Amino acid sequence: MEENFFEKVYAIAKQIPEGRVTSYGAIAKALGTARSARMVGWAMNASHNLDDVPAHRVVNRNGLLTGKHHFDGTNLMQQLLENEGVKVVENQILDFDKLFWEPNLEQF
DNA sequence: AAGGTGACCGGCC
DNA sequence: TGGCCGGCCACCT
Repeated sequence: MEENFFEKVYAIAKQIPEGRVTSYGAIAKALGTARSARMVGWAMNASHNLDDVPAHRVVNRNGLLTGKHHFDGTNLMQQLLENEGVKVVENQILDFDKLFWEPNLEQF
């Protein structure tokens, strides 16, 4: 529990089930800093160094792959999501509300 | 030590 | 209807 901000973000990101997605704001909210969704994105940026963190399952509240530009290729993030069964069109996740997974710190 | 930055969110014009 | 602006908090230079 008493971990760094990054560690918390990573911990939650790791919990994202396969084929599911969540938003930065949702993670931030779970961390208690709902207004600091930017920090989540920042942590994700650093998570690029870690392969344990499925950053591709984290998108903005619109279900848009805003961070796909940060991945290696241009459509790597989309490919990863589609590989898990998530339909993505034009960087937009289909049925985002259905695939949305709500993170919860109580799981720790 | 201080300022700038950022893969966001929500509200306002 | 869509675009702009501020807030928010931690990390980096």
